[in-house]
Amino acid sequence: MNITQELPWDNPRFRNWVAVARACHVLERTLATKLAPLDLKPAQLDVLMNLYRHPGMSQHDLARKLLVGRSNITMLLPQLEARGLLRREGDEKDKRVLRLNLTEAGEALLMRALKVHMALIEKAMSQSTPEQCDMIGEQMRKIADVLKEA
Amino acid sequence: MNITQELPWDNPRFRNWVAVARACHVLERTLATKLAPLDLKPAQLDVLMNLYRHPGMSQHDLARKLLVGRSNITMLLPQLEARGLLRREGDEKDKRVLRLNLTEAGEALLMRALKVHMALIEKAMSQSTPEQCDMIGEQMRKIADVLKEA
DNA sequence: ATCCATTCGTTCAAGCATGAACATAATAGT
DNA sequence: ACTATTATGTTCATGCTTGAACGAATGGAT
Repeated sequence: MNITQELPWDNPRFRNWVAVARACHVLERTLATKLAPLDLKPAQLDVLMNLYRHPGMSQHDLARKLLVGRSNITMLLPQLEARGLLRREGDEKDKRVLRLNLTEAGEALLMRALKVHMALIEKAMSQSTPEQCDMIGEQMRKIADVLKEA
Repeated sequence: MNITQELPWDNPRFRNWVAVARACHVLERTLATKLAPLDLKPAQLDVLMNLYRHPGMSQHDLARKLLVGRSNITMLLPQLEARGLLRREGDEKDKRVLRLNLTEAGEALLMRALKVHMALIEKAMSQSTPEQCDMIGEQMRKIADVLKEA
């Protein structure tokens, strides 16, 4: 081991990952402000998106998809349910689980929010060629996989 | 405009960005747990890193670097100062600003935390070739730039 | 049948981040 | 010099997220 350990800032992998994290952070913040007129937070949009794609999901499944704790979902859903954006219905077979479904209003709001989200992502990713874009996605999926095992 | 508007999930840019966001999220959470033995949060590590690279920074500059509000810095620093990891000293010329510097202890803890951080990033980014890695960093810097203007 | 472990959802306290409102200091305009 | 504007940092209330502890329901082992 060297006396003067290599500083991370000289390491391309470090510098490049920092760029990834910053880009994520900036896009998240930007999305939050652009979503404000719809009275939606990014986390809430994530909920609506997942319920649209996976109707009848349980809260536990949703938490795992979103990479958050179960209690987070418990705190998050009542607001959306009170706004009439989704329904929570007890499962017949397993009385522990609550099945989640979007309402019409939820779907409608989701579609409006998706336009905002898509526009932002288009703006960001249109800087890359389709090949670069796909490569980035591929590498990122690998990263998520290898880290989930850690 | 089409009757059935294109769903984002069919759009490569959307899918690939989602992968980026997920990878970021997973790495952040993993870093948090790996940093727990040092009693450091990722946000606190970001502070130490920036002070190491830019000694004498003001709180405002630090907030801008970290992409957070100034009040966040105000809430964050006293803990680190109380632990003797950094000093806050009033500027002679401009009595509004506080100059921030790491202490010896702060630097020592930073070096230990950087080993953890680097190991994690190595694990993640070593899945990509150096060329892919650089390309990813380049694209992400472009994204951060174009979004900051929005 | 009866435990035992597991799973699902909830509650609660704690820690973070945010934005608005504020106080103080510096700067520019006149 | 005097005022108005801007810049820096703080305070405070609010909301989000987490993790631990809990209750209820399920499933499996004997």
